[in-house]
Amino acid sequence: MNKRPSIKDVAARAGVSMATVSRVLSGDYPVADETRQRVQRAVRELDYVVNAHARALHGATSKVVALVVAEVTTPFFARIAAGVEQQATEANRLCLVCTTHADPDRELDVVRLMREQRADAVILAGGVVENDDYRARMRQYAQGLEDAGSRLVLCARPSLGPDFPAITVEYENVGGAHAATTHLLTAGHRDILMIAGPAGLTTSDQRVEGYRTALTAYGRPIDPALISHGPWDREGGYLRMRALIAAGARFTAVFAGNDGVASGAMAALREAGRRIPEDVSIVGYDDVPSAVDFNPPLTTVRVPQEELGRTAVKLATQRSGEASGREHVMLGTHVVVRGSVRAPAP
Amino acid sequence: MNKRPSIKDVAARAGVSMATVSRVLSGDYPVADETRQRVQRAVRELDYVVNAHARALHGATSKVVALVVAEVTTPFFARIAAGVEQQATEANRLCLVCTTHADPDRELDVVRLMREQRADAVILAGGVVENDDYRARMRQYAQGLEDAGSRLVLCARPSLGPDFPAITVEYENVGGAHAATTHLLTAGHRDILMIAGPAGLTTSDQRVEGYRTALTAYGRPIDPALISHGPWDREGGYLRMRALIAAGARFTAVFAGNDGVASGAMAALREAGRRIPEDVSIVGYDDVPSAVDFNPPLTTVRVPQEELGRTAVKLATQRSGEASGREHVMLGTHVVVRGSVRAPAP
DNA sequence: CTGTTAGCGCCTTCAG
DNA sequence: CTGAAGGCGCTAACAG
Repeated sequence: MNKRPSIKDVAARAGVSMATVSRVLSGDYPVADETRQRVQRAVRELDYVVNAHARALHGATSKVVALVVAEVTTPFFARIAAGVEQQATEANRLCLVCTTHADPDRELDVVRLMREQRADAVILAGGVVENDDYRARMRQYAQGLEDAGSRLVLCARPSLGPDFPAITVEYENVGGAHAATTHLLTAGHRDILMIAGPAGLTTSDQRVEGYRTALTAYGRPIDPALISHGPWDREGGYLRMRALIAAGARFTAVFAGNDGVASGAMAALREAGRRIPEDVSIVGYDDVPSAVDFNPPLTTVRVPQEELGRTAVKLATQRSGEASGREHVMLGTHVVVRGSVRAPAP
Repeated sequence: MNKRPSIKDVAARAGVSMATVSRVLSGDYPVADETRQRVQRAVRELDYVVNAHARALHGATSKVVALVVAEVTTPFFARIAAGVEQQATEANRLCLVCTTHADPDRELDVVRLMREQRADAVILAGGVVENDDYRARMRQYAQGLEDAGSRLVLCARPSLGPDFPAITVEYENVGGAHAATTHLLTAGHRDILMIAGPAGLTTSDQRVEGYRTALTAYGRPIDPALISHGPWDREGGYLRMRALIAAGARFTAVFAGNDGVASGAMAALREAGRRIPEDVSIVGYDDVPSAVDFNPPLTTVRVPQEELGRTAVKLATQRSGEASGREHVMLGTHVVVRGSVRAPAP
């Protein structure tokens, strides 16, 4: 195994100084054509590649953006990741992906690692429990990352205010829920069950809020018994829907906190002999790719995940001069109408 | 904005030398307890973090593993990524994710970037068109990465032979297809349509091979007219199934090259008025999470994606001494029986 | 246009 | 147990 060549070896072989090699490598510097050729040939012959670390040791930054999420398997995060990766590539950056499993300790570790790496952007994505502890943590991260020359980006979660030193990219979460609920209301439904996510989680709470404002705007009262909080995966949707049916809850439509919940709820409804959409209408949230395969295809709310990821990187990597580092962007959502909603039986 | 502190600042504050700070930081070196305390306090007060690049400049490696895939959005790759990320974290490594969009040029770029990064493992995952060009490319990567001190891992794709300097982690792809086809045969089906992926792609070809061997083992002839090659996403499945139905193809069961194809094929069948599984049985491949939401739930082949990713990292990061760097692991697959197969109508 | 000379921040001998 | 000194590979002044 040959030891990997350094710029010095290239210089020797090309018969020039290290500085010259460095110059032709970086490109943006006048070098005689003939010299350039010689260097390039030496590079090729030695199969030389720069050492990114040595290079990064100089400038403050390191050409990598980091994405920090709770999990990578869910379609929601996978698509944010896709957007981040795309735009990172476009911005000539590498993309680091880390998971926290929603564990603050792990999150702290990860952010420290990112500081060590001098990543030029750290994107924290996904809903959170927005308590004092959270705010304190974020403030700490912002400080540490800024010192390390990185930009902090809050993605798919609420802004921490215009004074907080972070870029925020969120989506019309309340608005989407409002629209989804209104979609059911205008179809004629009045008793709408909401199977939400865990109470306190921003993503879920905002969707509940949209549900409430829509009902209120329609002159309907809010019935707390019709709002269920809990784990928002398929199983959570299944179990809670089954329990609600067993408890004799009265409703003609369901607003599921996300498509996973919708999937489970639909299974439970079917088991109980309720047909969709003849007996019960249902709307989901997120528009996961498989929503189209549901039975029937699920009407749901489209969230621009890739766009969220892309925008996060775009804002974070634009030249620092013309950016405040506190931009705040809100991306739109909209209802995708498929086959799971119908007017209630008279 | 404070300039980030260096080890020198910590040393000054703690009233010791840089060497001492370095020692307490790395941990594995005798340092007087009192001194250690002082240093640690200085670290805390300054909120100091090491510079990963300066550190990497020394050792050959850099504590990152890189995953290179065609896309990140498909559940198949997302789950491999999850496995890689998990095990990387466990092995105290960072996880870099890059996509190539199946473009060899882009792939070349990415591998070069990984060499620059001195990643200690580069995992190329997913099926490929295994031609001479591919083999030559891989040989080139292997060479370059070895020189850079990295390990090359081929994941979820065929080995390039025991002499090829790479770790390989694949799964029983032919076997899974064989089992899936046999599952249909034993249910009584004789005319089984195979909607495969693109011809030449290893993943798809192996599945076709399993289909063939199963039929042959059952004493059935292979009817080329029943094998369709093409894009293996939902749309590809939909369009081809629709065309096949229109062309009057005769079959009682379908083996879809993957679950996406199965999803599209099911939609086309339903549109044509064929009930599943009463009129037509269908088996997919991959067992994507949403397979359970299909109508009916899809019988399919489980591929251990997380395990593939985890194993790749595990093998690549085990201490070099006790590893040849040419390990070859084959992980199993199995049929997951759900509701999409039934005996053919008599 | 090109070469020389300092570091970047850290680790690692080698001496105390 | 601790400190001083050299160098990892590269870039960025500063001279020629």
